[in-house]
Amino acid sequence: MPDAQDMLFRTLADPTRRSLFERLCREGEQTVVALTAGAGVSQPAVSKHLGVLKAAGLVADRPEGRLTHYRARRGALAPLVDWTSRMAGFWESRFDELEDLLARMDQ
Amino acid sequence: MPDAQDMLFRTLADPTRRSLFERLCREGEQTVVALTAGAGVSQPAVSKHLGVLKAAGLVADRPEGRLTHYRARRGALAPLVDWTSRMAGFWESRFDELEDLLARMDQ
DNA sequence: TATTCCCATAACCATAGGGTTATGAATTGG
DNA sequence: CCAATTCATAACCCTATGGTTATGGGAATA
Repeated sequence: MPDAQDMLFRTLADPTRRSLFERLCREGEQTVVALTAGAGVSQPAVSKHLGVLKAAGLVADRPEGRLTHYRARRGALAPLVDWTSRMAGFWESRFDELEDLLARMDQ
Repeated sequence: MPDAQDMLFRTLADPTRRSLFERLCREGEQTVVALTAGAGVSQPAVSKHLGVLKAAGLVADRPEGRLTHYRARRGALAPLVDWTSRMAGFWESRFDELEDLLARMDQ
C-alpha cells in the first residue's frame, strides 16, 4: 500500500499530467476536449495521461453519452502530505488531523 | 532556472532517491559509503542520485578529507507543501504557517 | 440513415534516465 | 613511499515512458 506513495510521486512527476490535475482542481469537472485545449499535446496524449491519473486515484471519470467528464480527487493527495510531514519531522503535528481531513474529502 | 517545483517532483519521483533522502532525514548526516550500504545499488549510482538531490537543493554536502558527508535540507520541501496546499484548496489554512516554518528550517 | 463528434486504443518512435563497470584523483594509514 | 580507501566521472546499455499518427466504436445531430 505504501506503494500508493510511489505511484503518486511518479504520476505527479510529469508536468503535463500535473498541469491537467491542477486545471481539474482549479476549474472543476472538464471533458477531454476541454482539457485537450491548452494542454499543448494531442488528444490521445491527454487520454493517456488521464488514464494514469485515474490509476493513481487522482481523478475520477463520469461518462455521459459521448462525453467523459473528469474531476480531481483531492483526497488522493493524502499520502503525499503524510510523506512530507514525516520527512519534515512533524510527526505529532497538525498534519495528522489534516491528513484525516484529506482522507475524508474523497467525496 | 527551471521551475523549482518541477525539479522537486522529478527528483522525488525515483524511489531510490527518495529512500536516500528519507535516510538522511531520519538518521542525519551520512557518508557515501554509509548510504551505499543498504541502498541496493552501486556506489556510482548513489553518487549520481546524491548529485541530483543536491542539484534540487534537497541535500547539502560537507567534504572532509576523503569523506563527503551528506545531510538533508528539509526546507527544500517547501514548494511541495506549497503546491499541495494550493491543490487541496487550503489557501488560508495552517499550511501557510507551516510553509514559513519550513522556509526558515534551511539550517 | 448518414454524418459528425468524442474518446480510447493500437502501433510505433525517440529520448530521458537509471543501472552497470571501469577508471582516476585525492586522502589517509602502514 | 606504497597501499588502501573514498568518492566522482566517463562510457556504456537498456528500459520506461511520453509523444506522435492511425483507427474504430459509440453517441448525438442533421
